[in-house]
Amino acid sequence: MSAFIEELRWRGMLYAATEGAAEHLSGGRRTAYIGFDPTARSLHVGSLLPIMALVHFQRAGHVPVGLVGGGTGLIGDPSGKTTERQLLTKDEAGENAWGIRQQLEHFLDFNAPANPALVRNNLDWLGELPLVDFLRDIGKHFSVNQMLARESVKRRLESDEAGISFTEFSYALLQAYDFLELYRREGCTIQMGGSDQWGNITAGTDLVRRVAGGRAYGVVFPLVTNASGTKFGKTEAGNVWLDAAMTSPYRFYQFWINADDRDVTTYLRFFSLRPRSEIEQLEEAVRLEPQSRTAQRALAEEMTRRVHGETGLQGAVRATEVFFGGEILGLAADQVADVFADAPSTTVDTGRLAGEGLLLLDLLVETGLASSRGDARRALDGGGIYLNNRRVGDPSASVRADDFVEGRFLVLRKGKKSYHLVAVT
RNA sequence: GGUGGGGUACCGAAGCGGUCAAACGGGACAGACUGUAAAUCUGUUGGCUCAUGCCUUCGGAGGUUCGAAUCCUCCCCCCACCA
Repeated sequence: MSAFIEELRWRGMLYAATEGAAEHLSGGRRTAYIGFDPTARSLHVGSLLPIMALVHFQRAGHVPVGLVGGGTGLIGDPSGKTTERQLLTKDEAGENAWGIRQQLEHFLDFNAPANPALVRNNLDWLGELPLVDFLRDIGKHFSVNQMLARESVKRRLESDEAGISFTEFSYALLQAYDFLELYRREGCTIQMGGSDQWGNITAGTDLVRRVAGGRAYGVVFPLVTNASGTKFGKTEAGNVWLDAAMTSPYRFYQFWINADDRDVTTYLRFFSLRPRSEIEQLEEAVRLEPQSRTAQRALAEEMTRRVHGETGLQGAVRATEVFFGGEILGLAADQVADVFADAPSTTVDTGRLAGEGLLLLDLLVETGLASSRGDARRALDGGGIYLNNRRVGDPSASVRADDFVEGRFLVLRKGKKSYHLVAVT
Protein backbone atom coordinates (compact mmCIF):
# COMPACT_ATOMS: atom_id res chain seq x y z
CA MET A 1 0.00 0.00 0.00
CA SER A 2 1.21 3.43 -0.86
CA ALA A 3 2.54 5.46 2.05
CA PHE A 4 1.05 8.57 0.54
CA ILE A 5 -2.44 7.14 0.25
CA GLU A 6 -2.14 5.81 3.79
CA GLU A 7 -1.19 9.25 4.99
CA LEU A 8 -4.12 10.91 3.28
CA ARG A 9 -6.44 8.25 4.55
CA TRP A 10 -5.77 8.59 8.27
CA ARG A 11 -5.87 12.33 7.92
CA GLY A 12 -9.26 12.19 6.30
CA MET A 13 -7.89 13.92 3.23
CA LEU A 14 -8.81 11.21 0.76
CA TYR A 15 -12.20 11.71 -0.75
CA ALA A 16 -11.86 9.58 -3.84
CA ALA A 17 -9.26 8.22 -6.21
CA THR A 18 -9.46 6.70 -9.64
CA GLU A 19 -9.17 2.98 -10.16
CA GLY A 20 -5.63 1.71 -9.58
CA ALA A 21 -4.26 4.95 -8.15
CA ALA A 22 -3.02 3.35 -4.94
CA GLU A 23 -1.18 0.54 -6.75
CA HIS A 24 0.35 3.01 -9.12
CA LEU A 25 1.61 5.12 -6.25
CA SER A 26 3.18 2.20 -4.46
CA GLY A 27 5.12 1.22 -7.57
CA GLY A 28 7.88 3.83 -7.34
CA ARG A 29 8.53 7.54 -7.54
CA ARG A 30 5.64 9.31 -9.21
CA THR A 31 4.82 12.84 -10.23
CA ALA A 32 1.55 14.54 -9.39
CA TYR A 33 0.24 18.01 -9.93
CA ILE A 34 -2.37 20.33 -8.53
CA GLY A 35 -3.57 23.44 -10.28
CA PHE A 36 -3.91 26.82 -8.58
CA ASP A 37 -6.02 29.57 -10.03
CA PRO A 38 -4.32 32.93 -10.19
CA THR A 39 -7.53 34.82 -9.44
CA ALA A 40 -5.79 36.79 -6.70
CA ARG A 41 -2.23 37.66 -6.10
CA SER A 42 -2.12 35.49 -3.04
CA LEU A 43 -3.45 32.09 -2.08
CA HIS A 44 -5.68 31.94 0.96
CA VAL A 45 -6.20 29.32 3.62
CA GLY A 46 -8.78 27.65 1.38
CA SER A 47 -5.91 26.46 -0.82
CA LEU A 48 -4.07 25.01 2.12
CA LEU A 49 -5.52 21.54 1.78
CA PRO A 50 -4.24 20.99 -1.76
CA ILE A 51 -0.92 22.49 -0.77
CA MET A 52 -0.62 20.10 2.14
CA ALA A 53 -1.44 17.22 -0.16
CA LEU A 54 1.55 18.18 -2.29
CA VAL A 55 3.66 18.40 0.85
CA HIS A 56 2.70 14.87 1.90
CA PHE A 57 3.26 13.69 -1.62
CA GLN A 58 6.80 14.99 -1.56
CA ARG A 59 7.44 13.58 1.90
CA ALA A 60 6.40 10.21 0.59
CA GLY A 61 9.25 10.46 -1.91
CA HIS A 62 7.29 11.58 -4.95
CA VAL A 63 7.64 14.66 -7.11
CA PRO A 64 5.02 17.37 -6.52
CA VAL A 65 4.19 19.89 -9.20
CA GLY A 66 2.36 23.09 -8.52
CA LEU A 67 0.67 24.21 -11.68
CA VAL A 68 -0.08 27.89 -11.76
CA GLY A 69 -2.95 28.52 -14.10
CA GLY A 70 -1.55 31.55 -15.87
CA GLY A 71 -3.34 30.43 -19.03
CA THR A 72 -6.50 28.86 -17.66
CA GLY A 73 -6.81 31.80 -15.30
CA LEU A 74 -7.52 33.84 -18.40
CA ILE A 75 -10.52 31.63 -19.09
CA GLY A 76 -12.12 30.89 -15.73
CA ASP A 77 -13.41 27.63 -14.35
CA PRO A 78 -17.22 27.45 -14.40
CA SER A 79 -17.31 24.84 -11.59
CA GLY A 80 -19.22 26.09 -8.62
CA LYS A 81 -19.90 29.42 -10.24
CA THR A 82 -23.40 30.54 -10.99
CA THR A 83 -22.43 33.44 -13.17
CA GLU A 84 -19.91 34.11 -15.84
CA ARG A 85 -16.56 35.04 -14.44
CA GLN A 86 -14.90 38.35 -14.78
CA LEU A 87 -11.88 37.79 -16.98
CA LEU A 88 -8.47 38.73 -15.70
CA THR A 89 -6.17 40.68 -17.91
CA LYS A 90 -2.97 38.99 -18.99
CA ASP A 91 -0.98 41.30 -16.78
CA GLU A 92 -3.05 40.54 -13.71
CA ALA A 93 -2.89 36.83 -14.31
CA GLY A 94 0.84 37.02 -14.84
CA GLU A 95 1.43 38.96 -11.65
CA ASN A 96 -0.80 36.70 -9.64
CA ALA A 97 0.88 33.62 -11.03
CA TRP A 98 4.20 34.96 -9.86
CA GLY A 99 2.92 35.63 -6.34
CA ILE A 100 1.46 32.17 -6.04
CA ARG A 101 4.62 30.58 -7.20
CA GLN A 102 6.51 32.31 -4.43
CA GLN A 103 4.03 31.16 -1.83
CA LEU A 104 4.29 27.57 -2.92
CA GLU A 105 7.99 27.82 -2.41
CA HIS A 106 7.31 28.22 1.34
CA PHE A 107 5.80 24.79 1.55
CA LEU A 108 7.60 22.60 -0.91
CA ASP A 109 11.26 21.66 -1.09
CA PHE A 110 12.65 22.74 -4.43
CA ASN A 111 16.15 21.53 -3.64
CA ALA A 112 15.46 17.99 -2.56
CA PRO A 113 18.16 15.99 -4.35
CA ALA A 114 15.96 13.06 -5.36
CA ASN A 115 12.54 14.60 -5.80
CA PRO A 116 12.62 18.39 -6.00
CA ALA A 117 9.29 20.11 -6.28
CA LEU A 118 8.44 21.90 -9.50
CA VAL A 119 6.28 24.84 -10.38
CA ARG A 120 4.91 25.17 -13.89
CA ASN A 121 2.76 27.77 -15.51
CA ASN A 122 0.33 26.55 -18.12
CA LEU A 123 0.62 29.80 -19.99
CA ASP A 124 3.86 28.28 -21.26
CA TRP A 125 1.95 25.85 -23.43
CA LEU A 126 -1.49 27.40 -23.65
CA GLY A 127 -0.05 30.77 -24.59
CA GLU A 128 0.83 29.97 -28.15
CA LEU A 129 -1.27 26.94 -28.77
CA PRO A 130 -2.45 26.95 -32.39
CA LEU A 131 -6.22 26.83 -32.38
CA VAL A 132 -6.54 24.54 -35.38
CA ASP A 133 -4.16 21.97 -33.95
CA PHE A 134 -5.95 22.10 -30.64
CA LEU A 135 -9.34 21.50 -32.17
CA ARG A 136 -8.00 18.64 -34.33
CA ASP A 137 -5.89 16.88 -31.74
CA ILE A 138 -7.64 17.60 -28.49
CA GLY A 139 -11.16 18.74 -29.25
CA LYS A 140 -11.77 15.60 -31.25
CA HIS A 141 -11.64 13.55 -28.07
CA PHE A 142 -14.35 15.44 -26.26
CA SER A 143 -18.01 14.69 -26.57
CA VAL A 144 -20.14 17.76 -26.31
CA ASN A 145 -23.00 15.53 -25.24
CA GLN A 146 -21.01 14.46 -22.22
CA MET A 147 -19.86 17.95 -21.43
CA LEU A 148 -23.42 19.20 -21.50
CA ALA A 149 -24.37 16.59 -18.97
CA ARG A 150 -21.96 17.92 -16.38
CA GLU A 151 -23.49 19.45 -13.32
CA SER A 152 -21.56 22.70 -13.50
CA VAL A 153 -22.56 23.22 -17.11
CA LYS A 154 -26.14 22.06 -16.67
CA ARG A 155 -26.83 24.53 -13.91
CA ARG A 156 -25.68 27.36 -16.08
CA LEU A 157 -27.65 26.16 -19.07
CA GLU A 158 -30.84 26.04 -17.07
CA SER A 159 -30.43 29.53 -15.74
CA ASP A 160 -31.76 32.10 -18.15
CA GLU A 161 -29.89 35.06 -16.74
CA ALA A 162 -26.42 33.62 -16.42
CA GLY A 163 -25.91 31.22 -19.28
CA ILE A 164 -22.41 30.10 -20.08
CA SER A 165 -20.04 31.45 -22.64
CA PHE A 166 -18.15 29.27 -25.06
CA THR A 167 -15.03 30.46 -23.29
CA GLU A 168 -15.94 28.96 -19.96
CA PHE A 169 -17.46 25.94 -21.58
CA SER A 170 -14.04 25.18 -23.04
CA TYR A 171 -12.35 25.32 -19.69
CA ALA A 172 -12.55 21.59 -19.12
CA LEU A 173 -10.68 20.96 -22.35
CA LEU A 174 -7.85 23.20 -21.32
CA GLN A 175 -7.53 21.61 -17.92
CA ALA A 176 -7.49 18.17 -19.49
CA TYR A 177 -4.89 19.39 -21.91
CA ASP A 178 -2.72 20.58 -19.01
CA PHE A 179 -2.66 17.05 -17.72
CA LEU A 180 -1.59 15.77 -21.11
CA GLU A 181 1.18 18.34 -21.37
CA LEU A 182 2.49 17.58 -17.90
CA TYR A 183 2.33 13.88 -18.69
CA ARG A 184 4.49 14.44 -21.72
CA ARG A 185 6.84 17.01 -20.29
CA GLU A 186 7.30 15.82 -16.73
CA GLY A 187 6.05 12.28 -16.77
CA CYS A 188 3.27 13.41 -14.52
CA THR A 189 0.71 10.65 -14.04
CA ILE A 190 -1.51 11.97 -11.28
CA GLN A 191 -3.66 15.02 -10.87
CA MET A 192 -5.05 15.94 -7.50
CA GLY A 193 -7.56 18.53 -6.41
CA GLY A 194 -10.70 19.29 -4.46
CA SER A 195 -13.64 16.97 -4.88
CA ASP A 196 -15.29 19.56 -7.11
CA GLN A 197 -12.51 18.96 -9.60
CA TRP A 198 -13.35 15.30 -10.10
CA GLY A 199 -14.93 15.84 -13.49
CA ASN A 200 -12.10 17.97 -14.77
CA ILE A 201 -9.55 15.47 -13.53
CA THR A 202 -11.11 12.41 -15.10
CA ALA A 203 -11.43 14.35 -18.34
CA GLY A 204 -7.66 14.67 -18.12
CA THR A 205 -6.98 11.02 -17.42
CA ASP A 206 -9.17 10.10 -20.38
CA LEU A 207 -7.32 12.45 -22.64
CA VAL A 208 -3.93 11.08 -21.59
CA ARG A 209 -5.15 7.59 -22.39
CA ARG A 210 -6.64 8.51 -25.73
CA VAL A 211 -3.92 10.76 -27.06
CA ALA A 212 -0.80 9.37 -25.45
CA GLY A 213 -1.97 5.88 -24.70
CA GLY A 214 -0.79 6.30 -21.12
CA ARG A 215 -2.42 5.57 -17.81
CA ALA A 216 -3.12 8.50 -15.58
CA TYR A 217 -4.84 8.82 -12.24
CA GLY A 218 -6.76 11.26 -10.12
CA VAL A 219 -6.98 11.80 -6.37
CA VAL A 220 -9.41 14.24 -4.81
CA PHE A 221 -9.82 15.69 -1.32
CA PRO A 222 -12.93 16.51 0.62
CA LEU A 223 -14.23 20.01 1.02
CA VAL A 224 -12.96 21.72 4.14
CA THR A 225 -16.09 22.33 6.14
CA ASN A 226 -16.85 24.40 9.11
CA ALA A 227 -19.01 23.57 12.11
CA SER A 228 -20.77 26.90 11.97
CA GLY A 229 -21.70 26.38 8.36
CA THR A 230 -19.74 29.33 7.08
CA LYS A 231 -17.13 29.05 4.38
CA PHE A 232 -13.76 27.93 5.66
CA GLY A 233 -11.26 30.75 5.64
CA LYS A 234 -13.81 33.51 5.66
CA THR A 235 -13.92 35.86 8.63
CA GLU A 236 -15.66 39.14 9.34
CA ALA A 237 -12.58 40.79 7.92
CA GLY A 238 -12.77 38.79 4.70
CA ASN A 239 -10.56 36.05 3.36
CA VAL A 240 -7.59 34.85 5.32
CA TRP A 241 -4.69 35.18 2.92
CA LEU A 242 -1.24 33.71 3.06
CA ASP A 243 0.38 37.00 2.08
CA ALA A 244 1.45 38.99 5.15
CA ALA A 245 0.58 42.23 3.41
CA MET A 246 -3.00 41.10 2.94
CA THR A 247 -3.57 39.27 6.23
CA SER A 248 -1.16 40.19 8.99
CA PRO A 249 0.55 37.33 10.85
CA TYR A 250 -1.35 38.45 13.93
CA ARG A 251 -4.71 38.04 12.20
CA PHE A 252 -3.58 34.80 10.66
CA TYR A 253 -2.60 33.47 14.07
CA GLN A 254 -5.90 34.63 15.55
CA PHE A 255 -7.80 32.86 12.80
CA TRP A 256 -6.48 29.51 13.96
CA ILE A 257 -6.69 30.32 17.66
CA ASN A 258 -10.40 30.93 17.18
CA ALA A 259 -11.06 27.58 15.56
CA ASP A 260 -14.16 25.89 16.90
CA ASP A 261 -13.58 22.83 19.09
CA ARG A 262 -15.53 20.77 16.63
CA ASP A 263 -13.29 21.84 13.79
CA VAL A 264 -9.87 21.98 15.31
CA THR A 265 -9.14 18.27 15.20
CA THR A 266 -10.08 18.12 11.54
CA TYR A 267 -7.84 21.06 10.87
CA LEU A 268 -4.97 19.44 12.73
CA ARG A 269 -5.28 16.35 10.60
CA PHE A 270 -5.50 18.39 7.45
CA PHE A 271 -2.82 20.94 8.07
CA SER A 272 -0.41 19.83 10.77
CA LEU A 273 2.80 18.01 10.00
CA ARG A 274 3.15 16.75 13.54
CA PRO A 275 3.48 13.01 13.96
CA ARG A 276 0.23 11.14 14.20
CA SER A 277 0.73 10.37 17.87
CA GLU A 278 1.04 14.04 18.75
CA ILE A 279 -2.03 14.94 16.77
CA GLU A 280 -3.94 12.25 18.60
CA GLN A 281 -2.71 13.63 21.90
CA LEU A 282 -3.96 17.07 20.95
CA GLU A 283 -7.31 15.62 19.99
CA GLU A 284 -7.43 13.99 23.39
CA ALA A 285 -6.71 17.35 24.96
CA VAL A 286 -9.64 18.92 23.14
CA ARG A 287 -11.88 16.26 24.61
CA LEU A 288 -10.54 16.31 28.16
CA GLU A 289 -9.68 19.93 28.80
CA PRO A 290 -11.05 22.04 26.00
CA GLN A 291 -10.70 25.21 28.06
CA SER A 292 -6.93 25.08 27.73
CA ARG A 293 -7.23 25.17 23.94
CA THR A 294 -3.90 23.47 23.53
CA ALA A 295 -4.91 22.17 20.14
CA GLN A 296 -5.84 25.62 18.81
CA ARG A 297 -2.60 27.03 20.14
CA ALA A 298 -0.50 24.28 18.64
CA LEU A 299 -2.24 24.64 15.32
CA ALA A 300 -1.98 28.42 15.26
CA GLU A 301 1.69 28.24 16.10
CA GLU A 302 2.53 25.67 13.50
CA MET A 303 0.58 27.34 10.74
CA THR A 304 1.86 30.82 11.46
CA ARG A 305 5.44 29.59 11.65
CA ARG A 306 5.17 27.81 8.34
CA VAL A 307 3.55 30.68 6.50
CA HIS A 308 5.16 33.69 8.14
CA GLY A 309 8.33 32.25 9.58
CA GLU A 310 9.63 32.31 13.14
CA THR A 311 9.70 36.12 13.20
CA GLY A 312 6.14 36.37 12.02
CA LEU A 313 5.04 33.92 14.67
CA GLN A 314 6.88 35.73 17.45
CA GLY A 315 5.24 39.00 16.47
CA ALA A 316 1.81 37.43 16.40
CA VAL A 317 2.32 35.80 19.78
CA ARG A 318 3.64 39.01 21.31
CA ALA A 319 0.67 40.97 20.02
CA THR A 320 -1.65 38.30 21.37
CA GLU A 321 0.03 38.45 24.77
CA VAL A 322 -0.24 42.20 24.97
CA PHE A 323 -3.86 42.23 23.92
CA PHE A 324 -5.15 39.21 25.73
CA GLY A 325 -2.75 39.38 28.63
CA GLY A 326 -4.83 41.45 31.01
CA GLU A 327 -3.45 44.58 32.62
CA ILE A 328 -2.04 46.86 29.99
CA LEU A 329 -1.06 49.87 32.01
CA GLY A 330 1.43 47.67 33.84
CA LEU A 331 3.36 46.96 30.67
CA ALA A 332 6.42 48.87 29.57
CA ALA A 333 5.96 51.04 26.52
CA ASP A 334 8.77 49.16 24.80
CA GLN A 335 6.86 45.95 25.13
CA VAL A 336 3.91 47.55 23.47
CA ALA A 337 6.09 49.18 20.84
CA ASP A 338 7.34 45.75 19.82
CA VAL A 339 3.82 44.78 18.98
CA PHE A 340 3.00 47.87 17.05
CA ALA A 341 3.89 46.66 13.61
CA ASP A 342 2.17 43.31 14.11
CA ALA A 343 -1.21 44.51 15.24
CA PRO A 344 -3.91 46.69 13.79
CA SER A 345 -2.82 50.16 14.69
CA THR A 346 -3.37 53.88 14.21
CA THR A 347 -1.32 56.90 15.14
CA VAL A 348 -2.71 60.06 16.59
CA ASP A 349 -1.16 63.51 16.70
CA THR A 350 -0.20 64.54 20.21
CA GLY A 351 -1.83 67.95 19.80
CA ARG A 352 -5.25 66.37 19.71
CA LEU A 353 -4.89 65.06 23.23
CA ALA A 354 -4.44 68.46 24.80
CA GLY A 355 -7.11 70.11 26.94
CA GLU A 356 -10.38 68.22 26.86
CA GLY A 357 -8.69 65.43 25.00
CA LEU A 358 -9.87 63.43 22.02
CA LEU A 359 -13.43 62.17 22.10
CA LEU A 360 -13.41 58.39 22.45
CA LEU A 361 -16.33 58.27 20.02
CA ASP A 362 -14.21 59.81 17.29
CA LEU A 363 -11.26 57.60 18.04
CA LEU A 364 -13.42 54.50 17.68
CA VAL A 365 -14.54 55.63 14.25
CA GLU A 366 -11.03 56.55 13.22
CA THR A 367 -9.62 53.18 14.16
CA GLY A 368 -12.39 51.44 12.26
CA LEU A 369 -13.61 49.71 15.41
CA ALA A 370 -16.94 51.45 14.88
CA SER A 371 -18.52 52.29 11.54
CA SER A 372 -20.07 55.59 12.62
CA ARG A 373 -20.36 57.71 15.70
CA GLY A 374 -23.81 56.28 16.28
CA ASP A 375 -22.36 52.81 16.09
CA ALA A 376 -19.61 53.83 18.50
CA ARG A 377 -22.16 55.28 20.89
CA ARG A 378 -24.18 52.09 20.86
CA ALA A 379 -21.10 50.02 21.51
CA LEU A 380 -20.23 52.27 24.42
CA ASP A 381 -23.78 52.10 25.78
CA GLY A 382 -23.76 48.35 25.51
CA GLY A 383 -20.57 48.12 27.51
CA GLY A 384 -18.54 46.70 24.68
CA ILE A 385 -15.71 49.20 24.66
CA TYR A 386 -12.54 48.87 26.67
CA LEU A 387 -9.68 51.25 27.05
CA ASN A 388 -6.52 49.46 28.10
CA ASN A 389 -8.73 46.50 28.95
CA ARG A 390 -10.90 48.53 31.31
CA ARG A 391 -14.50 48.97 30.36
CA VAL A 392 -15.64 52.46 29.47
CA GLY A 393 -19.37 52.98 29.64
CA ASP A 394 -19.54 56.73 29.27
CA PRO A 395 -20.38 57.88 25.74
CA SER A 396 -18.91 61.28 26.40
CA ALA A 397 -15.57 59.92 27.59
CA SER A 398 -12.48 61.31 26.00
CA VAL A 399 -8.91 60.18 25.79
CA ARG A 400 -6.09 62.20 27.29
CA ALA A 401 -2.34 61.89 27.33
CA ASP A 402 -2.26 60.15 30.69
CA ASP A 403 -4.38 57.28 29.38
CA PHE A 404 -1.42 56.20 27.32
CA VAL A 405 1.16 53.72 28.50
CA GLU A 406 4.16 55.93 29.28
CA GLY A 407 2.40 58.57 27.26
CA ARG A 408 2.85 56.62 24.04
CA PHE A 409 0.41 53.80 23.54
CA LEU A 410 -3.18 52.96 24.15
CA VAL A 411 -5.07 49.76 23.57
CA LEU A 412 -8.64 50.05 22.38
CA ARG A 413 -10.85 47.04 22.38
CA LYS A 414 -14.34 46.33 21.16
CA GLY A 415 -16.00 43.21 22.39
CA LYS A 416 -13.89 40.21 23.14
CA LYS A 417 -11.42 40.10 20.37
CA SER A 418 -11.27 43.22 18.28
CA TYR A 419 -8.19 45.06 19.40
CA HIS A 420 -6.60 48.17 18.07
CA LEU A 421 -3.41 49.88 19.09
CA VAL A 422 -3.21 53.66 19.16
CA ALA A 423 0.14 55.43 19.28
CA VAL A 424 0.97 59.09 19.83
CA THR A 425 3.29 60.82 17.47
C1' G B 1 -45.84 40.13 -28.02
C1' G B 2 -50.32 39.32 -24.40
C1' U B 3 -52.14 38.69 -19.28
C1' G B 4 -51.30 38.49 -14.16
C1' G B 5 -47.83 39.09 -9.89
C1' G B 6 -43.58 41.58 -8.07
C1' G B 7 -39.22 45.12 -7.03
C1' U B 8 -38.97 47.45 0.81
C1' A B 9 -33.14 48.42 4.92
C1' C B 10 -27.00 43.29 4.89
C1' C B 11 -30.48 38.98 3.30
C1' G B 12 -35.58 36.98 3.45
C1' A B 13 -40.23 39.09 4.25
C1' A B 14 -44.66 42.37 6.26
C1' G B 15 -46.68 47.08 5.49
C1' C B 16 -50.69 49.36 1.21
C1' G B 17 -52.53 57.70 2.70
C1' G B 18 -50.66 60.00 8.52
C1' U B 19 -49.37 56.64 14.91
C1' C B 20 -43.22 54.21 9.34
C1' A B 21 -36.53 54.89 9.92
C1' A B 22 -40.57 51.06 8.50
C1' A B 23 -43.48 44.57 11.95
C1' C B 24 -41.22 39.69 11.92
C1' G B 25 -37.20 36.09 10.87
C1' G B 26 -32.07 35.31 9.58
C1' G B 27 -27.32 37.43 9.68
C1' A B 28 -24.05 40.82 12.03
C1' C B 29 -22.35 43.47 16.46
C1' A B 30 -22.43 43.95 21.84
C1' G B 31 -23.69 42.06 26.97
C1' A B 32 -24.42 37.78 30.49
C1' C B 33 -22.43 32.70 30.91
C1' U B 34 -17.52 30.78 29.37
C1' G B 35 -12.28 28.93 27.34
C1' U B 36 -10.44 34.70 22.55
C1' A B 37 -15.09 27.75 21.80
C1' A B 38 -20.21 26.05 21.04
C1' A B 39 -25.17 26.39 22.76
C1' U B 40 -28.51 29.56 25.39
C1' C B 41 -30.62 34.15 27.13
C1' U B 42 -30.66 39.77 26.63
C1' G B 43 -29.82 44.24 23.93
C1' U B 44 -28.49 46.87 19.39
C1' U B 45 -28.72 46.96 14.08
C1' G B 46 -29.58 54.38 8.24
C1' G B 47 -26.65 59.09 9.31
C1' C B 48 -25.95 63.49 12.30
C1' U B 49 -26.96 65.15 17.11
C1' C B 50 -28.84 63.05 21.33
C1' A B 51 -33.77 65.95 22.97
C1' U B 52 -40.82 63.58 21.97
C1' G B 53 -34.73 67.47 16.89
C1' C B 54 -32.99 67.27 11.82
C1' C B 55 -31.32 64.78 7.25
C1' U B 56 -31.25 60.55 3.70
C1' U B 57 -33.96 55.82 2.64
C1' C B 58 -38.94 51.64 0.54
C1' G B 59 -36.52 50.03 -8.35
C1' G B 60 -36.00 55.23 -11.35
C1' A B 61 -38.25 59.99 -12.87
C1' G B 62 -42.36 63.02 -12.41
C1' G B 63 -47.40 64.12 -10.26
C1' U B 64 -51.90 64.22 -6.72
C1' U B 65 -52.23 65.55 -1.40
C1' C B 66 -51.62 69.60 4.37
C1' G B 67 -49.13 64.73 4.33
C1' A B 68 -47.01 58.86 0.33
C1' A B 69 -43.21 53.00 1.11
C1' U B 70 -48.56 53.27 0.53
C1' C B 71 -52.70 56.83 -4.79
C1' C B 72 -51.76 58.42 -10.35
C1' U B 73 -48.43 58.70 -14.97
C1' C B 74 -44.18 57.25 -17.62
C1' C B 75 -39.73 54.31 -17.62
C1' C B 76 -36.31 50.16 -16.07
C1' C B 77 -35.75 45.18 -14.11
C1' C B 78 -37.56 40.38 -12.27
C1' C B 79 -41.22 36.13 -11.83
C1' A B 80 -45.57 33.11 -13.53
C1' C B 81 -48.91 31.69 -17.24
C1' C B 82 -50.29 32.24 -22.40
C1' A B 83 -48.50 33.12 -27.64
